Amino acid sequence: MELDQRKLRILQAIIDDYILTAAPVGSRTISKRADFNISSATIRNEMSDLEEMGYLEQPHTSAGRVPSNKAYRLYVNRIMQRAQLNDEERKIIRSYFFQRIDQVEGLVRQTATALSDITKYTAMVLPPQLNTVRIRHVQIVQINHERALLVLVTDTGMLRDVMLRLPEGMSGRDVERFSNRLNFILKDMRLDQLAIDEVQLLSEEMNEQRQFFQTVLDSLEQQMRSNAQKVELSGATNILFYPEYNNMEKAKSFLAALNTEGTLYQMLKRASKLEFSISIGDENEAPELSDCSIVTATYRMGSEPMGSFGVIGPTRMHYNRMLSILEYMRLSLSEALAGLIERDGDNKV
Amino acid sequence: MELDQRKLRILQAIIDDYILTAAPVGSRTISKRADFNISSATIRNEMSDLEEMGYLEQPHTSAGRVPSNKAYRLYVNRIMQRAQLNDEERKIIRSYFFQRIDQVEGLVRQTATALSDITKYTAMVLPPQLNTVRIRHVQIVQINHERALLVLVTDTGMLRDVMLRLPEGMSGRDVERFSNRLNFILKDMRLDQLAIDEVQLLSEEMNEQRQFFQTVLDSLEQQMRSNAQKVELSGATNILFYPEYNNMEKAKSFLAALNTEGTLYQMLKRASKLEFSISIGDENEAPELSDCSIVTATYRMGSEPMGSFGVIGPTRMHYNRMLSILEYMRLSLSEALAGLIERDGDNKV
DNA sequence: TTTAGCACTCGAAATATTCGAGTGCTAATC
DNA sequence: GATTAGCACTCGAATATTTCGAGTGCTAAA
Repeated sequence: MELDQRKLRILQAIIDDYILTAAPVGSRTISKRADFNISSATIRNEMSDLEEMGYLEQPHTSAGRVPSNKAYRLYVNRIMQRAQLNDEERKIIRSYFFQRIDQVEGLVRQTATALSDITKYTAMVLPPQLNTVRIRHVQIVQINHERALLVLVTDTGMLRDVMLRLPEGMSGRDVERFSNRLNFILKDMRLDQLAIDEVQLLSEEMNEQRQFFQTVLDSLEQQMRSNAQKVELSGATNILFYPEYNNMEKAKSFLAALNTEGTLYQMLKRASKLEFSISIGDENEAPELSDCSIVTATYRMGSEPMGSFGVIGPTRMHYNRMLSILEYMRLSLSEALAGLIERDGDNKV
Repeated sequence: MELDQRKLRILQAIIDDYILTAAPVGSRTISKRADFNISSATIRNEMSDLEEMGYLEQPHTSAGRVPSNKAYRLYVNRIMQRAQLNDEERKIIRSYFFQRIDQVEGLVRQTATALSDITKYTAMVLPPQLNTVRIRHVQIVQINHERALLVLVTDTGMLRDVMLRLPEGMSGRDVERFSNRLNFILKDMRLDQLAIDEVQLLSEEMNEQRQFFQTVLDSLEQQMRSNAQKVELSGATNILFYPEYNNMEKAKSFLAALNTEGTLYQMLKRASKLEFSISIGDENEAPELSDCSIVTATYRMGSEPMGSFGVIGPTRMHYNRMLSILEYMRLSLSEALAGLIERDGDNKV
């Protein structure tokens, strides 16, 4: 059977209606629409065909039809047209980024809030995976005789700290000297290269403190790794407002899936390789999310992808609207990020 | 009417049963209990009295009885006996604090996780309100020609940072000098006294950079204030497993209340003035939480209260168990905190 | 190929029925 | 006077029944 122009139009009408109402769509609903001049009987025949082709499903004999995941996929790939945001909407999005935000963490959080506020879905943001970031400054501040805090400032203005246990018998003077030496060695080093030979080589110079140096590097690296895997979530409970989650079991399992360590991180990490990604129903890796859809976009700094962000909601999602929102928002986000970080040009002090 | 011994025993039995089953308790259930030798008819009479006194409520004529908030209050104040944790339970609690945690934020998070895991309620932790903390070290690290990061290390090993916009024409040399001067002035200062006269006086010395100094202090102070108001939550969705929240509307409004900025913070802040606090139903300030109960404990460092933490769950809460768990856990927490911070004795380097 | 017409289907909502846990009251008993 | 066996009564939860109508598929005519 062929998927001709009319079938496509009907399918689109059904999907549009279903996305709006979440109720099975009947033949009459479609035939009544002003832009169709076809009787409901004809629509019925077409619908029957569409069902046979796997694009529609019938919850029960005497109900209307519901789009299948295959239909959403077709819709996304071939039917849907990009929605235009109007000025009002753009303004609202921008307004979230207007306020004074001066740390990356704050920007990430604000983005998540904006996205979930605007879309009414659950928003998630993978923070910038700044692995090419360079170390601007390292300092060890002694806290007491056995502890010290290693503070690291990157050229993007981000801060990392690691609590250190000092080797016995290390004096305040030693710590200071060590700190200076460490700063000299690590300065301008890329964060993802701490484990590399060159550094090891340099460490040769540190003779007696060699062991300690190694420990410091190790804990630093470990901290970097673990810290990066957080995903900022917002509006997790928005899902409760959609009728398909108006049932405790589903709601519970959805919320549980969000709380599962790593799931979202994995997804967003993978999505960072694409400009946009749309994953519908059981296309999702996580089986708990097999009746959700996820739409993401990747944001950049300059030409380099920094991370991705997106929404997660019911499969009857406003796909086209999401793409427009994400597209616009990633501009705002990239801009804000660039404004925050400003690595280019005059960053040599 | 008088609340004699027998009435108390019956009330306790009803409460115990209700806490366990969440179902209205009938007279027979009580009279069948081995330790009662009273017929159900007698129990009925007593129950009728208890209802008249406001300790019991009847969902409808032919149902059993449910304890009222007044009953829980009585239970907490007069009836309940402290539960003893067994070794197994203590071990489990301790195990959460065994792993290497070396930052206050991590400790706070871990405490919340432990508490919600163990109790199956929603856990919340107010991070240490370290307002008597002293500044150990301040440094300004320049990021580019117009931005710099102020990094502040406290004597508790906590880090705070503020992004600064440099005044025009301030050279790298200037920044360095300013940084040193700032460190000299602020070192050993208490965080909650940044706005105080003495500091203002000292700032006199800073002649041309006076204005900038003021700006720095302001942003620092503002950051301190805003940063402290976060409450660590864990297990927010645990509530969904209790039958009283097996209804979307209630679940939604509960989750919404948790997300409302400030509600929990206010509560915990207030609770920090007491060793333990129990707030039942509409004793809660927030009307959205008027069918929850909240049990909190305050943890200390030395003799000084640092913050409070606790659980929020249905009014039929295991009050005595909660108190025991919180009591034990605040020991672990206080210890871990002290181990982390170690301000006493040899902290002069 | 389209469509009017009609019998048919089936779930949702409304209504009725059954069931039993639990009550309150009374009268007998301790 | 306090306790209790006994019994009629209550009322919601669970289950069954009915009603209703949106929607279907099929047929025959246009």
